[in-house]
Amino acid sequence: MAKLEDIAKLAEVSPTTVSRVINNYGSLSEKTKSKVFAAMKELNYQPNSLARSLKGKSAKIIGVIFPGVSNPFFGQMVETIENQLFTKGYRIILCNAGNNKEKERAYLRMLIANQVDGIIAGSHNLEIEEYQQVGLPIISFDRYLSENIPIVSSDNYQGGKTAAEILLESGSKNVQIISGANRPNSPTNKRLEGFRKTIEEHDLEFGLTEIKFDASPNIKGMKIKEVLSNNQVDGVFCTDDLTSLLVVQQAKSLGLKIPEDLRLIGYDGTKFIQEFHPELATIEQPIEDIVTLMIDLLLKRIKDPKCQLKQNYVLPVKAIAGETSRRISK
Amino acid sequence: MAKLEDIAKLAEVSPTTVSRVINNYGSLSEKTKSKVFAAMKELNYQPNSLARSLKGKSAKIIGVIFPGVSNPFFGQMVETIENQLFTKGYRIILCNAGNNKEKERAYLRMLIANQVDGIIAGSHNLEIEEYQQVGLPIISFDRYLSENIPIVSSDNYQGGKTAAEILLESGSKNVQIISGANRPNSPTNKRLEGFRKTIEEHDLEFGLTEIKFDASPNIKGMKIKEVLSNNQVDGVFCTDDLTSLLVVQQAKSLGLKIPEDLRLIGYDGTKFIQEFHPELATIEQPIEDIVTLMIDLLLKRIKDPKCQLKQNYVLPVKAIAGETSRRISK
DNA sequence: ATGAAAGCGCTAACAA
DNA sequence: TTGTTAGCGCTTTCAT
Repeated sequence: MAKLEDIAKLAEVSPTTVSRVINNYGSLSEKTKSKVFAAMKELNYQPNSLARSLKGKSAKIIGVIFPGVSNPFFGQMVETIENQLFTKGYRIILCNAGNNKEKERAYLRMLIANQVDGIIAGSHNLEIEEYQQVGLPIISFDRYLSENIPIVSSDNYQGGKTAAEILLESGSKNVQIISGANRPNSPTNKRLEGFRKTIEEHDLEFGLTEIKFDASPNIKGMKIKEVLSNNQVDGVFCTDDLTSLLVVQQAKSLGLKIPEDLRLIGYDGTKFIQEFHPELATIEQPIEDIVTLMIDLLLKRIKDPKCQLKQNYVLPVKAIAGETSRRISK
Repeated sequence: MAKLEDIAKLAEVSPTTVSRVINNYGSLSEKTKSKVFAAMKELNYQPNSLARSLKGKSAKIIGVIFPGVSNPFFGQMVETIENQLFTKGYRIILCNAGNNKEKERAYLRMLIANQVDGIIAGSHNLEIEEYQQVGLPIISFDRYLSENIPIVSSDNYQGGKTAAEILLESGSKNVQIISGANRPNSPTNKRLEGFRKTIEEHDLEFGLTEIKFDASPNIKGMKIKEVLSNNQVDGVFCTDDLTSLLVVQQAKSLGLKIPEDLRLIGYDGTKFIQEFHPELATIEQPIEDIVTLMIDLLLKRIKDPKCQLKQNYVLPVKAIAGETSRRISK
């Protein structure tokens, strides 16, 4: 692998000069420039970014921590992050933390050791004290991590309200919310609160079923079946679209017709769901905007580590109509 | 950020000694070790991996190039890669090449500059001459990239055969294959060949519909509708499961019942599809094994860059039964 | 068992 | 406009 010094020799200039043309810095004569460029071409030269970073230049790498990209929601989010960051000259180290605290900790340490410029985290392992003392710019998606780490999220509260309104509007009287287990401090609890508020305003009640986020789809399916068969449920709000898919499955196996017998609305509204399951009503999170904002905030912090940022940034959601929440005339 | 020298001062030893305890190298007294460890704890020390790599140590980073992780298949594959690599002490830089040659080229250059230890590539942009001259270990998933780059893939030929057999077995006479556009040199063409072989052995014919891989789902849906409505199709093999989902959609909108009027089988068999769409018959690629093999080969090449590897490694597929290919009694 | 010193490939004062 | 030189933080001979 050719190094800067080789170029210098071939072009018959000093290493400094080569460095200058690479970084387009200081004043160079055209002649020198072309000589150096020629040499670079000839040796197929690539500057060693490790050495540059060691000299204080940033490595232009962002650590991205999410539960896992096999989930279409996080897949789309990570893909969006990668795309936007690429155009700004950054690359990403992908960390699938799963539900594994140890792994997340290990990654955090590693990211520090690798001198990444910043971190975007949307993992589900809370209570990682390490986040407090990472001396690095961090932005979080939809999770509380630590005092001074800004959280960007969709308007969970409004999303919950809207979901409830749509179910009521569709003619449901006996509604149920199926959500991941309640996590203290997590903004996603607001989905539940918004939902509750609206239902109560209508003097109705609702059932709450919590299913651990990391339960297998089979387990989830079983619990859903229980809920659907034991109660007179005629409307369900799932706090994510994949769970909606399971509800559709179970409803079918129980002979419940959607939307005739049961109305259903989910949350997330990924491109995947909208394209491959347009029948599903859902609350769409503005992924593109969320990512844009997170990156914007992160780059601000990178430029100026002590710049003041708010703790919470909330972006509006959008209701996506779908056959599963169609109003039923009685 | 504390550095090695700070530890040395605090522990009252030389930088060399600290380095030795970090790398567990040479002979150290217990006393010295514990002093150094204590100092490391106290200063919350993380060795700077940039500096280490610069000194010849590998950075333990692998570049991973795929079309995009928002597709559940690539999502699962990338997640699996990340998981397995993590346990071996490697991290990944994620590159979503999309269908953008320029981006893929840029990433390739970047990965070289970043001194990654190797690359796993499964992108769809062929004819990237650059792959030939990357002086780095590379393993490819299911794509021909260059002469000496090993390709790992599922048994596409057998997969195509099995799909055809299942459709025939299910009672279909007028079958159709819906696939991404034919790419020269791509092993996935074998799916088509295997399918053709079996159909012809039964003295039947089949229709072929090619839809560009990167077409939007709406466009794809439109073409599928055409196919389903113009011909007397009663059996469809989609070379990926997402396209199957679209066929289900269109069949429904045309009033075609599956499997009564139309049998359907897909390809890929991700966990996502198996869990959330168990009704879909499909040919499952052994993602876990594919990844294990790719990583195994890659690490071999990393250890010994001139070790000889075969050009092709083919792993067996598995037919996943599903309601959509159920045999219909006439 | 420990330390001194050189150097990985690059950048950035400071000189000329 | 160009070159000399001193490190960035770490590893690793070679001494002691």
